[in-house]
Amino acid sequence: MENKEIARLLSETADLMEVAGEDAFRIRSYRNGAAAVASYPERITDLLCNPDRKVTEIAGIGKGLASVIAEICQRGTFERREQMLSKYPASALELLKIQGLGPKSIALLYEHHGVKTVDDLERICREQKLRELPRMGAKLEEKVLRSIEAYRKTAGRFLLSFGRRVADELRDEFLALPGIENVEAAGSLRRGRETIGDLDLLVTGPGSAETLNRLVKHPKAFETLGLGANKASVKFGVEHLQVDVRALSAENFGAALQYFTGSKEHNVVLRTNAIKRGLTLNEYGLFAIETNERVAGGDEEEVYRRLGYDWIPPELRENCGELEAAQAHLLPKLLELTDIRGDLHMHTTATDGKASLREMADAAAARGYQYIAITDHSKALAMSNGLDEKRVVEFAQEVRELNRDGLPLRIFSGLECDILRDGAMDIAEDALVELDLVIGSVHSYMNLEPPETTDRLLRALDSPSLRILGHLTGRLLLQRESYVFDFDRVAAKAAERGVCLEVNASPERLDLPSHLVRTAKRKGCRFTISTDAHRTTHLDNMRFGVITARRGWLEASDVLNTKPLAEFEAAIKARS
DNA sequence: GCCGTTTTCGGCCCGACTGTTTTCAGTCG
Repeated sequence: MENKEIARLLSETADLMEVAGEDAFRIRSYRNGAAAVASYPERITDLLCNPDRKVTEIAGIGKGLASVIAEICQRGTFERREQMLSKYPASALELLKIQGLGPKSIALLYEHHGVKTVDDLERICREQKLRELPRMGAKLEEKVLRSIEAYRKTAGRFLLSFGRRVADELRDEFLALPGIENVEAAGSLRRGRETIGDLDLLVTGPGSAETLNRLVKHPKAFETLGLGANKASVKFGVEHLQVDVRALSAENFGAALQYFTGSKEHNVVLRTNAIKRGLTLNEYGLFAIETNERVAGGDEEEVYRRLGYDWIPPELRENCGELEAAQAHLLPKLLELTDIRGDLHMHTTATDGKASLREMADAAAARGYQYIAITDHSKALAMSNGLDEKRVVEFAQEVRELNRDGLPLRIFSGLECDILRDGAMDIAEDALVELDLVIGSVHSYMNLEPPETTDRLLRALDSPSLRILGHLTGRLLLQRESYVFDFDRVAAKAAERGVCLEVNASPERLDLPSHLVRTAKRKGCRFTISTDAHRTTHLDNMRFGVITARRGWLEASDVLNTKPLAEFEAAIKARS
């Protein structure tokens, strides 16, 4: 039983308890417990087997949840969960995802009309039976029907890169209006999560109220969800991204930015600590509880300082140790985009890229890089016209000659070499040694049994020429899950062999995921951050890779392609 | 259900908006 699975059972039960109208604080404890279990670095099942340890060591797990967890590990479920499932069907969990309906309404709908599924809900709305229930009406029926449609369309998540584009577009439009001082995106976009659910824009300045009208009248705003004095909310673009704009006074800006950046878990801890200091924190500022005197709010840094914390970079605000580190002045000095001195993963027209080697080199030089590695595909990826041994050797020779040619930057000859099903490299070792830099990537057989995938990756790490493992989990955001393997073992061996793990900056990959970046760093791994560019404009995706690395707590010294040319070259030539 | 250098009982984060009411519950973020 994996920690994640235990956490899922706890959190689903919490949802059902909410529908059942149980005590809100008990529900919160279940949710806290689920989060604690999910983020716990060791396997809970191992903990249970060890007579010297107790599950109650974990903060947020007391006697009650400890016995629940023991029961889960023993028989895969637990009594209260079964109780809940006898009252409400598991499909009610899906109904909670429909906007406009909360646990109370779902319970009511189930009791009066037997609504169990999203399909049931849709039927009840179409038959205009929802409006018969207390405090519900025709408008809610319409809203729920729209929510169902939206839910089915996308399940409500968008790539970080898409959110960034919309945020930048609206920011530029708002800043062009008179009396606008500041436009800032908050929420999961500011934290740099790999996908976002909505977009929160904060606006200050005497003209800020006008931005609300502009938003609801925006040609791309096809539906207004709300318009008040301080907040407007629309579905934006054909993609139906929910955009919330909040008009604020400048004196609240820091507090609001802090508040709406989240995460929720981070803010809960912050507010709890505020109370311990006799202070209360909301989106308007930090106030003394007794006197109601305002002690901070205009500036985010000041809010943190008054609460006893160093300012915390938004990417770290997930309540995963950053608050404790900020109190102890031990936050890492996170990597910056400007630290990156080269891009080490890109394709050209030699395989499936859209630009020539020369065009990619010029585009990289224009971005201020000192060096790049060209890493086209190997022959196993036949549809991309991957390189065989002969072409690999020729390519290495070509790059050696080019570098004598007075190029605008140094080019390293590389290859994104397929890791075959059995873990062997797609290209023979005597050809690989001609290259400066070999990335090993999996592009096939992604549904093997986990132990087989683990062995495959471990064997690949034995290849003497391998320098980097590319997009290691294979996930495609909103499309395909990671393949399953023993990440800890692979990361440990990569660290031992001196093979870097790639943070692939392509917005639909962002692979390694940030939580695994952090795990791997703890195991002693080093990293590269690269765009996997297939055309020159893709080089600009580096920012998303850097954000992902920052969310994994990386500093410049953890990342190989922050090194100046000479140092970098020495590092990739050193064979372990 | 968890937690505790004020507490083993009594707290537990907070405000805006909506739709339905005629003073507010539910939902959302």
